[in-house]
Amino acid sequence: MSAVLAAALRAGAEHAARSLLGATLHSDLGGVRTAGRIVETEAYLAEGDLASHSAVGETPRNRSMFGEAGLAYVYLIYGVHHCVNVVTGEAGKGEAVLIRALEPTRGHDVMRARRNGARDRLLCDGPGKLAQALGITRAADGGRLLEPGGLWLVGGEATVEEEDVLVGPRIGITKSADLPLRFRLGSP
DNA sequence: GCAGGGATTTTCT
DNA sequence: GAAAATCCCTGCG
Repeated sequence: MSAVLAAALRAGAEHAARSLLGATLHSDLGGVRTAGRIVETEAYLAEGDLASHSAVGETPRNRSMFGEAGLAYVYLIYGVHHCVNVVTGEAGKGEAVLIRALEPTRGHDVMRARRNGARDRLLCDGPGKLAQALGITRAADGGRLLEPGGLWLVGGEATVEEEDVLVGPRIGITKSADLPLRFRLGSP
């Protein structure tokens, strides 16, 4: 199962961003299982992409992004929220896919408690929200996502039809904001 | 349902 | 010193 996903991640951020749609992100962080289906991603490239954290070179914060495909890159945004990325491409390149939104599949009650009683629909519909719902912090940075552990991925074998994937510009950035590198599953 | 402002850490000019 | 891959609360329709 992971072999297919591992190959998709190595193929590059854009391809990986599509492949991750429909896959499931599991978390045992905090001793409780929570999980969600990935419904929105964004690709951050190594070249020609000024919005990518790797564009400024390797720093202590983004070092995980320069690791091998399948590692987690977790960082703090606006001093308040955490964002989760999946490292892609060749090691040392600096590519990653941001997980933007999940559809909760397991541990709803735990997620609700962590998310201050939010409704199911609002539990994981943003990068910072899903990190909070799954209990993800910088402690998960640099972890392996392709083998069961604190945080890992399941699925990712082309479970999604091409025509159900909507492509558009990325959200919340100012640099390279016109690149069509955001992918999400069509809403019903 | 939609708009506006505050919170708070890391990084770089 | 300010910007940043964001979210929550408030006030108003």
